[in-house]
Amino acid sequence: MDYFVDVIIPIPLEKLFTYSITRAEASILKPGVRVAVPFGKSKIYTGVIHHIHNNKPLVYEAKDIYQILDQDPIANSIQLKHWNWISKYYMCTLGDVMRAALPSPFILESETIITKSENQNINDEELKDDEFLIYEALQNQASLKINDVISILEKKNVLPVIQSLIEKNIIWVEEEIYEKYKPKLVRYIKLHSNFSSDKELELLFDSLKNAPKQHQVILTLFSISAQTKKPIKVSELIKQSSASSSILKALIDKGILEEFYIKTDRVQYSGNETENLKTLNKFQSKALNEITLTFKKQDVTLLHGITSSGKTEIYVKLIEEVIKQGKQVLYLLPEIALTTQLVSRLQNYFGKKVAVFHSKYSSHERVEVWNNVLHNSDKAQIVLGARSSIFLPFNNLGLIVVDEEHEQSYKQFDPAPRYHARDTAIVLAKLHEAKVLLGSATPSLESYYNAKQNKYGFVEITKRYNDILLPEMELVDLKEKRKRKLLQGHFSDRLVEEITEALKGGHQIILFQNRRGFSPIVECITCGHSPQCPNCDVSLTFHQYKNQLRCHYCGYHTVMHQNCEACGSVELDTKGFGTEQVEDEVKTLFPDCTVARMDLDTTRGKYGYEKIITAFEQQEIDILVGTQMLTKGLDFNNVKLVGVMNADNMLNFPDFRALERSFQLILQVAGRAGRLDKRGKVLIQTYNPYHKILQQVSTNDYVAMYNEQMDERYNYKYPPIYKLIKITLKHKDYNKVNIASSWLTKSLRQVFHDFVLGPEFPPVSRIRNQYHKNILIKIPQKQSLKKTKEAIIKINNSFFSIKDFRAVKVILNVDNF
DNA sequence: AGCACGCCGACT
DNA sequence: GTCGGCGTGCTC
Repeated sequence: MDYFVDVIIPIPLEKLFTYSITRAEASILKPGVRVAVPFGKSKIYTGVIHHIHNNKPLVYEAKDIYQILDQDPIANSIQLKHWNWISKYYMCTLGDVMRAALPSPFILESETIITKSENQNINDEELKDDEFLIYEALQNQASLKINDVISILEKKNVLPVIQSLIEKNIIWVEEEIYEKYKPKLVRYIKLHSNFSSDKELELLFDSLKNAPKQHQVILTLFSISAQTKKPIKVSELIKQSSASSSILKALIDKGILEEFYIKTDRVQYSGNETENLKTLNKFQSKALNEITLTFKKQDVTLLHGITSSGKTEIYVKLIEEVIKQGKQVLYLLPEIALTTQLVSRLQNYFGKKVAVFHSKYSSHERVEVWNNVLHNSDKAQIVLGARSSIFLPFNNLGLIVVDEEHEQSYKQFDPAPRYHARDTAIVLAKLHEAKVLLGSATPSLESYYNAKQNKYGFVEITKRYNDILLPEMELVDLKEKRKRKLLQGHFSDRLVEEITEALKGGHQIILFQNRRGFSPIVECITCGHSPQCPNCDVSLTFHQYKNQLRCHYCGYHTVMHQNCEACGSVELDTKGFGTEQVEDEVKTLFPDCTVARMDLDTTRGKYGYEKIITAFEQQEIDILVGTQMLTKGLDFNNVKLVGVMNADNMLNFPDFRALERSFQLILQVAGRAGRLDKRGKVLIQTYNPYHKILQQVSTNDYVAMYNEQMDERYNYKYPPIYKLIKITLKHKDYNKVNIASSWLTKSLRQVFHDFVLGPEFPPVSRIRNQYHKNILIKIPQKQSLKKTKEAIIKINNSFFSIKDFRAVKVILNVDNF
């Protein structure tokens, strides 16, 4: 009997690929094991085994696998099922899911290595110039890579040259596979075993009489090992003995010291569990009891607890229970909230059991977390992670906590798989028969709706921890202030007053400026021209700190010009206002206080974010100006005042969720105020103080907001009442996008009729030199999602069978909100 | 997605 | 004449 494996390859192709294996291989291979397989003419890819079978492919000859990369599966059967669900639900290929799920070092790639051939009876004159250059290079170095050849020959198309050299039997090529992951090895040092007796030691010290430095090193080594039983790191010895590495090397060369390596985890927590679990107040315990109760009947429960009601303590109690049963816990957080604050809080409770999975970690660090989870290691009983941690190889999951459940950053937009971590986590939990707790102070409408429909359990906390009062909200009418000339830049007299007072009281202030749609652009006062991105249809935004103009879509940047490009005028005006402007104005209005700014620009780098947070916590900063980032689960004790610079740009955002988001956003920032004993104050500046959402915000009335928004969603056919699938077409040719998208819309209308919207150009219709056009499909609740997707795929296939459309990229985005 | 093959214009 | 452009088709 013949044996075959069907393999998932990390490329966006629908199919699995079948390879032939031997009987012996069939007996050791399992689904989830990685294999290296030849693919196409020369490439070798990493594939994950989907299943093993005996069905010989009929129309082609299956190739053999190239190499087996794992002894044991790196992904378990639950994961493979989970991947399958993701690929079906979010309409992408298994390969896409695999690429997103596995840490990149697991996905090996091959590289062509060129070496010179054995028999070198070469006649130089037979060689062309290019060929000779390669031949010559190989006399000096053992091997070349394709990229080396490209740089030697200074041209791109080098394959014909290589081909011809192979034919002339001068070179030899092979594919080399790199195992990208290397465990981190730490160099340790010990005394050579030759010197274990006192007598030998005496002789040793005698021999070092004339080498005082080396003598000193040995003494230090002794004193360190007297203090600790642990192995001694080379770095530690060097530091403590203040010796140079060459002295150490001399000792090693003499055979007095011996070096050895130990594999270490890059991600380490070196503290101990210090803090005991806080006792819950009566509201928290009541909520905890209710959650436990709902978990008896339901798999998912929504916890609606207003800001500072102490949701984290409840999570901790639940986690503790699950850990006791020996099960794993996943604690999901929006990327940005994964700060040291929360991490250290959990580590204080659970010590080394907490692992963190974060996009700012290097891929090697991720591999370590992956392996710890896979082997159910003690070090990863609790995983604290951003959305991608739903891909970790849990084998015994008991609970998933989705904190800040309403956060839109749980949805991945690009590239595929365009999954929503909250929803995907619920499916994962189902596969593990685990429970899910969704937590938020401002739940998303869809989760609240699901709770109302009894799909989820529902638990509420309406009191803040320690009975702190909710901050006092005040709406400031900018229109009126402007009329009465009470505006200084973007600051109303009220805001200035409150800031002054807070500063006087030694308190801190947060100023919130939503950046979306309000980036500063440059405009010429004379001709009205404003610099545009050459690749995208947007104005460039002005970045003062680098004196640069930048495109937020493609990253294009240039220096800010002194003169208008169009008319040469020097009168340029910067319009719009972002955090930078606010920061500048604060500096002029309050020259004596320290200001810091927190936005994408100032938080780049691994610790950029944390530095600002810590400085603010330490009260080195009086006023912090920032964007959405400020809203995410940060607790500052000394903040008295929160100012929302301009609420209108959020409210007016052209999106069906704009109002829901504004409500969530403003309440979240407001929650930063007055977390300790003093009552905080929130000032919201707006041109529409009578806007219903702002009224609902200022009375903290979630239910009113929910009811009103749900009416809108119902009337205008939006989620959670209807499901949405967005189709985006991209191509560099404007006309092609137009023709292709109207063809596609027409075909979709034949099936879905009025539930197809568009095609429409998005607000920025050209990005990276590609024109975009969107089609939206609304799916009523009674319509089968599965059938709908099948129909879309079918239409999509006929779309691609038209050769004119084949170059158009089509992106399917399920639940694009 | 890559990558090869193949057919066309613009350079040595 | 070659080099490199991109349209087309295929990958077990």
